Amino acid sequence: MSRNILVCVAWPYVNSEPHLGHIAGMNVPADIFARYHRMVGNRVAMVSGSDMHGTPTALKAVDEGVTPEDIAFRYHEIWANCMERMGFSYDLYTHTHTKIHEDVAQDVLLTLDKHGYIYEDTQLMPFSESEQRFLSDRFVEGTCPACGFDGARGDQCDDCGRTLDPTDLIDIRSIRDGSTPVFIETTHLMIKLSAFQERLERWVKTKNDWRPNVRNQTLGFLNEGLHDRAMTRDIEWGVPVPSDRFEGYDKKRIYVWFEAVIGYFSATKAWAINSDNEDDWKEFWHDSDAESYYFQGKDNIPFHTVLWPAMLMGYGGLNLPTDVVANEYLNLDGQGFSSSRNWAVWLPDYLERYDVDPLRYYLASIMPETSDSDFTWEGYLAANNNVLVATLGNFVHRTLTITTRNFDNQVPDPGELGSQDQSVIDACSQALEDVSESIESRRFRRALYQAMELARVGNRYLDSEEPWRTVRSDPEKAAKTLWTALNVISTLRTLFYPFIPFSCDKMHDLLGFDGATATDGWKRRVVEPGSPLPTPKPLFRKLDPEIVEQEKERLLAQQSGE
RNA sequence: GGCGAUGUAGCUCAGCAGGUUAGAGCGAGCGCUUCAUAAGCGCUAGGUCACAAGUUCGAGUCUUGUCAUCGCCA
Repeated sequence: MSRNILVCVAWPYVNSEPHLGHIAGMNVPADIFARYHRMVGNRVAMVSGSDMHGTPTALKAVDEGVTPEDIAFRYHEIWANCMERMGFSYDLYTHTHTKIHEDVAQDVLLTLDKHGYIYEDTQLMPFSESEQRFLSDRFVEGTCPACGFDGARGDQCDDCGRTLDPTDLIDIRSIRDGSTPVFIETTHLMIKLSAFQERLERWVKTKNDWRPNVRNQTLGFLNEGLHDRAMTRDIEWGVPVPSDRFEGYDKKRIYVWFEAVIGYFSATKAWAINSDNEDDWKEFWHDSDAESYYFQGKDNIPFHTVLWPAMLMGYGGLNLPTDVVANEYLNLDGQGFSSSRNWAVWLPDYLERYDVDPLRYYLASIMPETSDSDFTWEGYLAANNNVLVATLGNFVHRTLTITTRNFDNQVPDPGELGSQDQSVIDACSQALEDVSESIESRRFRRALYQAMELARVGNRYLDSEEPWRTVRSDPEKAAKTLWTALNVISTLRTLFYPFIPFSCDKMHDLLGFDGATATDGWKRRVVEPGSPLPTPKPLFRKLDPEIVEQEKERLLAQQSGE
């Protein structure tokens, strides 16, 4: 029975190029999950795109003296290009500065309003007279009323950790030009989150398969009680508030926290319009047994487990998240990635010099599923040379080399299998089950390990059967061994496809298969005796250990401004 | 300050309905093999399971407290 699986990936702010920290916990697992489900035969829509209206984007534009559009589109192009080159199999990778997104976001707002969940309220906000604009919390600083620290920001004092409101600050000033802002009363639309408290609690309590930190953090968040929240703000970059319903909002925009998550919905609609049937999105959002998975960073959990579900409940008739798969962070050599300090391995840079699959493999193997993890070039080198090349690549290559040289570039005919051979074939079936179960339960590191285990089984099998010897002493036995080993390759090709698709396409070709791995199903495709085999080529490149030092120097150089 | 997650061999992690000598992969040492990108296979060494107290006949595995890291909230 085919399932409908919606794969939602976090929407990145487009104020910098993508780096490894951005993709390790979100795009990588989402793509593994999506590819697996397509192979199984489920209907998948994987969507995301750039969050164009984030504050960081608008600020960078101010800094550079260009328009927010300039910044947003510049980086969106880079992101979209990197997503494609990484093989992230989006059904649609779009952005939030589109007509359809605007329409859908406004429709969500209007529908929530129609259902009685929107009201107006006023608040005092600091306003810069010199810049003629409102200053958000982070753009004012002053003296903390609690500890007297002079560099406290509008939302928090970095010295004593106390949370602040801009009106609390003594000697408040703009962080941008030092001028003293005035407080002006401003009106905003509020969403009545408090109305969803009980429904959300009941819903979350049914989610026993969520990761502990996702579930517990959500319950904790709900436990504190939901507060209504402003969903418009004083800024001119963003989705406009529908003017035929709300007056006086022409200088205001829908708050990005509210609008960006709607991207999951608008992107699915946009994808459907581009596909054969423009109603296809309904299978994912209306069918009651459709599933939806949201791949996020740990900082984003309540937005996806509370705020977005509340919006969906208020809208009515749309599916709530099946799971919010939140990962922790990836660090770089012990320190957090930092765009501003230029402490990052940038994706466009990486892609100029290295292959995609080793990165996909390494990132999946250290995926920050339960705690922050660390990218190091030593680790990258080891994963490539000692595992991908030595264990997987070597197994494939040695099998194909012996076979093609001794059996006239054809798949040998095994006849009746021996018990050793049969147990290896059984191990293939077992691996398919194990990896499947792990991916289904969103345990990706474990799935990857289980897949690699089959390559180890294959290597041990070859060592014990010694086909390079029996090919002379007992060719019939060698034929059984090698046919079996070829079937292991066929299985590895399937098992690894969600993780390292480019290499699996190579395995597919090396086995002389027609068609494509992606459409062969989640099963061992039997290797047919007598079918031709091309000349084998190594799957992976062994890397020179010197790259470790080179890359470290490169990082330091880039940090000090090249 | 409150909440949550994490803290197990050099590295990445399993183990946690409490029960014999705490496991795997990589790395290290030794040996075997030579089909293979000197890859593979086997063996060995390596751990006060963050720390302290408690429950129990018995605790990485439960309770409490402390510390550290990261995130969230106030």
